[in-house]
Amino acid sequence: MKAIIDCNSFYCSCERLFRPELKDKPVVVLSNNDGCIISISDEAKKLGIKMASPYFLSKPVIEKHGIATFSSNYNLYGDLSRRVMEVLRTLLPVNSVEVYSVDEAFLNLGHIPPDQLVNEALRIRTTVEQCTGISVSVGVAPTKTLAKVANHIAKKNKVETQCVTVLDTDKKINNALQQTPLGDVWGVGRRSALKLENVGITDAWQLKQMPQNWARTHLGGVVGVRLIKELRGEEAIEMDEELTNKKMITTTRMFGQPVRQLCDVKEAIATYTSRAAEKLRRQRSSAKTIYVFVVPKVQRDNETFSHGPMVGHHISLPCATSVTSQLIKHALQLTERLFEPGKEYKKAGVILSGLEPDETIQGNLFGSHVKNSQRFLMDIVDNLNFSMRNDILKFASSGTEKNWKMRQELRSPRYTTRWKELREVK
DNA sequence: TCTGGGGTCCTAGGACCC
DNA sequence: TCTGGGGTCCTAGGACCC
Repeated sequence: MKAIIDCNSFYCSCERLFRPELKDKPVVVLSNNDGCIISISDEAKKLGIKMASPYFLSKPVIEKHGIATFSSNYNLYGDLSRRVMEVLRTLLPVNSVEVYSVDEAFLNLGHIPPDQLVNEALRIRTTVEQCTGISVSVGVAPTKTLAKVANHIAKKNKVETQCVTVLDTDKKINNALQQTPLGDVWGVGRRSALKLENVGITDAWQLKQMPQNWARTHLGGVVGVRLIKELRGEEAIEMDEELTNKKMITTTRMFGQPVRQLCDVKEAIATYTSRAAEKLRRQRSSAKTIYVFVVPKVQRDNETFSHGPMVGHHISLPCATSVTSQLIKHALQLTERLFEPGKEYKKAGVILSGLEPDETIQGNLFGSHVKNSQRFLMDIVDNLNFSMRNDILKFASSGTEKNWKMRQELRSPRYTTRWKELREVK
């Protein structure tokens, strides 16, 4: 059996941890740039706040009810996420925990006798809560996809389920699938849901009855087949326990306000490139391809929002590197090619791909024989930035003014990762 | 005025190889 | 005049996830 463990309103729970007076009070957390609402406590949900909705649309409701509102504080959430995962690892055999996202992990419960699954799930839930202060929900079922369904049900009825749902018989599984709308199935997005509704399928149980060949032609090929198998209880998505390195690394942000000057865009790109290069070195890899993109401001009608057309260029480096200065040099050349005077830009970003582990970088016959020669220097920069504070050392091209920087007006202190911002107890 | 950021996997099609 | 068959690798774009 597999389990998925999912933190309840994770970002809101993190904020509440250091603001106990907000327990049982409505709380929301905003995306970068204070643009969207990306975490909602149950109390705020009851007041009608919708997930991923724009902040400015909900502002009247937020003010009316005095909903506590925070900008996102990723230093805090990242640290608490790490703690939750560590507790899980202590509770389970080696290699039974697959960290799936910042607030979710799949667990392999193959070692638990069937009649003890409920107790084990409850034990995991309470231990995580005791050790970290973060409340979680647990869904248990024969496959990952069914475990996700179970988790949904646990979350929907927190009181009756005690945040734990185990689907261990066909009857329970079918019952659960019948009350699961298509869009709530893991792997069914808006597009597929629409397609399915057009042929008269509206819930997960009906989807389970579809022939695999139909899924192969109409539901994304092998992806669709896997989905149907998983719903039928056949394991088609396996556990992936080992820590795998990323295959691409992206850093992108909306600007705090639209930007018109080439120099501002270049500063932003240099800053994002530095950040991406740090991530790259942290997993001890180098990148062969660098892609830079910008998003010009678009005229919008009030009905729908769509991300503007992004325009980008990429270059392939003769030899993979993780040295910030080299990556910045190429990124800035790309930026100059992309920038059009007179236009306003809302967003920009850098994508590093073609990643290779540092030990196995392919040399280049015509290039310098010293691979990644400045790596040593970069290690020193990383260490200083890590131990002192972010960006105590940085490249001049990243700028100092940063008038493109994102808004984060409501961020809480980084209680657990900055000495200066430690919680004080009087 | 104000709508996130960072990923993954898959497929089709082109270029190229023997 | 005739122009195969089987394969790999790469990339762009689509769909999806949290």
